[in-house]
Amino acid sequence: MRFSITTWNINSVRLRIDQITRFLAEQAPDVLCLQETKCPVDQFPEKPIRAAGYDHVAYAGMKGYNGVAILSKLPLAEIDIREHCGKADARHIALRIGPGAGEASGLRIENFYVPAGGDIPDTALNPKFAHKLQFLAEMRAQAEKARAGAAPTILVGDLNIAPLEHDVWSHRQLLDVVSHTPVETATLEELREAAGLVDAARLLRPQPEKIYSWWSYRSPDWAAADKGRRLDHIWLSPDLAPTCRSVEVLRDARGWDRPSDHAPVTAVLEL
DNA sequence: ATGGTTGTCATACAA
Repeated sequence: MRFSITTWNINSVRLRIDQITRFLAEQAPDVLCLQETKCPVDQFPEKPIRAAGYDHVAYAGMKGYNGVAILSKLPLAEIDIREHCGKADARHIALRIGPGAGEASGLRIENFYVPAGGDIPDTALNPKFAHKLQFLAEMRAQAEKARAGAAPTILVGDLNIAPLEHDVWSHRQLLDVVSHTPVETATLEELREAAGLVDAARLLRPQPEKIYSWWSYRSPDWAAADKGRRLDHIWLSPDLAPTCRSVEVLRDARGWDRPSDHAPVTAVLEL
């Protein structure tokens, strides 16, 4: 069966609910994983999402910040909202695709929103950067443990790191910029390898192709300047990697009216 | 070297 999954940092699920339903109508992935919903759970806009044919939803949220959600056409099971670094800050939701979903049954999905890390790449001067590295360390410890379980796994999310040289518009100019510093890129690559997961985008589209999923709001003409970074990722367990047929960034969505600063990233698998 | 924009929640703060 064809199975598609999208990750998208939406930067407010309530403000951009019409963009979400447009995306679901036009692209119709089986599963849409959102980050930065910025929405308390009692205000999550379930109705228009269900009306779009996504009857199975799971989400974690809080007032003002963070928040992750998984919207699915297929049944969900074992929904698990995880805490990290001693904070209940709605940055991670894990689940399985439920029984009755054909070949997708039992697929494990992990949706992460990794802390951005502030402006100064120094753990002594910037507690937010220390939090980011601590969060990554916990992700790694957990992923290494889960590896033994060996369920087919898709890990997605806004990982807030562009790990490779061609994941940013200028490797040299971003080496001191949080999201592309050597400590972050090395930590993320080591974490991915320790987890035994494959970077789906680079499996199909190796360097030196430039791939971006985020463009700053602060750029007056983001499309012409094209100073992007690949912060949003889809990782696959080794059993799933050979089934991956495509990974695409829907750059058009960055140009929609009042857009998120992130574009959706979609992987298609043939299970 | 600096400031540039956006969202939430109401005044800074995070990104």
